[in-house]
Amino acid sequence: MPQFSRTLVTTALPYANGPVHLGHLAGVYLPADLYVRYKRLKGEDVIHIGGSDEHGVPITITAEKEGISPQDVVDRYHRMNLDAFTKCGISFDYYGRTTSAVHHQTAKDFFFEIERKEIFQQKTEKLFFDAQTNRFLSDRYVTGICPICNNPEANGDQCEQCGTHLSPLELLNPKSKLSDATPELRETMHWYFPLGRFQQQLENYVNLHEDDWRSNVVNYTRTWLKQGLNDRAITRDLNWGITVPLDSDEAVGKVLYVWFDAVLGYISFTKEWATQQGEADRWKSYWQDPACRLVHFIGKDNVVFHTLMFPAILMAWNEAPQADCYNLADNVPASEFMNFEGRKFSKSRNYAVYLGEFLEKFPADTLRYSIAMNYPENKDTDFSWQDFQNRTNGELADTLGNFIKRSVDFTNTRFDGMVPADVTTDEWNNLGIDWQETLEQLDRAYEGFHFRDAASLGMDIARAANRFLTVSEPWKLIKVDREAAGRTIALSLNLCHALSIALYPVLPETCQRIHAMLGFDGRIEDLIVRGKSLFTELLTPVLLQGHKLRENSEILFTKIEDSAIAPEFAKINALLAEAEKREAAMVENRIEFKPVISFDDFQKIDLRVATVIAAEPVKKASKLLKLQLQIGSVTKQVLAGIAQHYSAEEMVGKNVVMVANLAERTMRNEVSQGMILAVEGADGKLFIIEPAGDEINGKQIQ
RNA sequence: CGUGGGGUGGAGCAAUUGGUAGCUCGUCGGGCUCAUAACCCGAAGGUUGCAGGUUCAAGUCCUGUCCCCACCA
Repeated sequence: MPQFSRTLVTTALPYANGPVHLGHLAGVYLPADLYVRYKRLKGEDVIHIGGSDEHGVPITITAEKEGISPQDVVDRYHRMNLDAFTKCGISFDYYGRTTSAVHHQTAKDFFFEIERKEIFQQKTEKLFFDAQTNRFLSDRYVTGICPICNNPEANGDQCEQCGTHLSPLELLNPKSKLSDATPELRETMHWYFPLGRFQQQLENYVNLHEDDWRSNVVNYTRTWLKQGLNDRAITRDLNWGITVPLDSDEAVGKVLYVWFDAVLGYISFTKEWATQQGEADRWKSYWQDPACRLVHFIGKDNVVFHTLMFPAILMAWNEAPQADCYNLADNVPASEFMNFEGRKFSKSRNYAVYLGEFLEKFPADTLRYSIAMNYPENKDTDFSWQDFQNRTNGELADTLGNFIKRSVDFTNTRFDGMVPADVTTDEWNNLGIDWQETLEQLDRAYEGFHFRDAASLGMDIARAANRFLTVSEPWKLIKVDREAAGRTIALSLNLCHALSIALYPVLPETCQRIHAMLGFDGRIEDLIVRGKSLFTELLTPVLLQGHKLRENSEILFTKIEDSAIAPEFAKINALLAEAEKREAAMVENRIEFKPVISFDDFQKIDLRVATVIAAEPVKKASKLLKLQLQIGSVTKQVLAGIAQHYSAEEMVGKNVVMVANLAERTMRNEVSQGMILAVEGADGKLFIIEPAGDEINGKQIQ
């Protein structure tokens, strides 16, 4: 295990085509922030780099739909997401955008370098092109009939109904999702990155980390490696993105594919950060000094981009290096997903709670706590309003907030707002809390990315603190032994201080308020000293006798009334009802085949071409026509429920398809000796099957 | 079909390499009154999806089976 002296934390770049929701926060940004804040408080050198992913097709489509430019789209969502993150206390050291000049240059540098080494391959292939919108269509923008199950709405990459993986070329009757037009095949040339070239290196890389990476990360990655790595296109035909930095004609109209572009943003933004710090070269000490630990926080959907593709890009750069080599990620703590009220968050269905929206209603720390306690570390978890209310009221307000307040209030009313005594180390160590052990547990929790543990460790202290205060009963004690009461309250106050440190990564704003309530002026962050851990303050009492608290106490967490979350339930129900309706409509459109029958079964049906020789309405039966059918030399009478669609007169002379061996049945006192075939169109309109041909009367249909 | 992840007291979750099945909430009973009707103590409640197997010992390992969920921007 190498000893790192610095840490570079990156978070997946949110796509600037929509607002981030709680699922993103839970899987990526909050855990990263907890980790980074923890390390900062420990006095370590750590930076958190993130930013907006601002290229790609969907953005251009949004722009077109709204009649604005792609730049307008990304401007909007970049600002919106950065604002939401800031409100949530996600403390980026730098939050960049892939549209920046520095990033474009970085990406081009990488392209150039890999092109120079002749690693890329150029391939020409036929892709669907939508002439109406003038775009080449990526797989998921093509829809058509699934060749396997006939689902009419199969996607170009996969049929949702039968799960088959498809190529767009396999679809029957392909349509562009952008315009409904039938796309044409056109030749186009693209640069490909030969991932397979790095197969062995990548396998070694993963093997090296099989013990310290999460099993889900290793598994996802190995699944890919087992299948063998294919060439991957790194360019696309598009006019929004980073142009291929070559002068040749073939580079015209090509941009770098987002998967190549976006991950390099981590590097670009670190450069921008360094420049902003006034030390333009400092980014190198994070990317190119092996003493720096690189950690990518992502969701599980992003694993292979960070364990295979990005490393492969860096390996390509590092090969026969002319410049300094890049570090590969030391860890990739990919989260599972957080669901919302039992279902997946879904941007397209608008089934989501957006971060900015949430923070307009409830304080950031309540969200941070709830989400930290439900961090999807090993498996998918669930965010529910009920759970959020319970945790906020029962844990944050009742357990934590109330403890702080009762300690401070008691001091203010009985001890003039001053810490009444010094606390000895013995007393501090006899609270039933093993501080040394707590410190180690906190360290294991944060360093191992176990954020639920980290948050509950803090709350455990609050619970122990309540226990201590209730059991020592200073309100009784003060009547007989003021000094003894003072000692217990001094302990309580020091517990408050300990809580403000221990919970700081999870509840930065709240802890700052505790800090202030305890009579400290500055910011907690201002106490940070490089190389010295603030958490060691847990080991000894910090508040000394005579320390003056701020005069007034405050309620740290307002309880969430049922009425405050009731509208959220209403909203969900409305959304679900809407989704259900849509899904019901889908089911209706879906073609459900009857169970398979054998050929022999089919042969049992005697289908004949019959000619209508006479027709008349049936009395008291508005839907029935009585037909006399000629089948060769035989005449049969059939009652057909077509009176509302065909008149008796127009039926005469028609050829129809008849089931000739159907058991007889009597309706309205008339015998029906078979049935004729018809198909029901929209609105229940019937169309008779009319076989056309010469001399086919009486012939069997098969 | 395939691959991956799951099924633990009413709910949500924990259980390092197999070794007394824990926690939070809820329920019930009690205590306290400093505090946000809060806090503290106690109790009830699980044959760990089902069926086999390995073992001195299985939630944990093996086999089979049933059910749930996710699956490439």
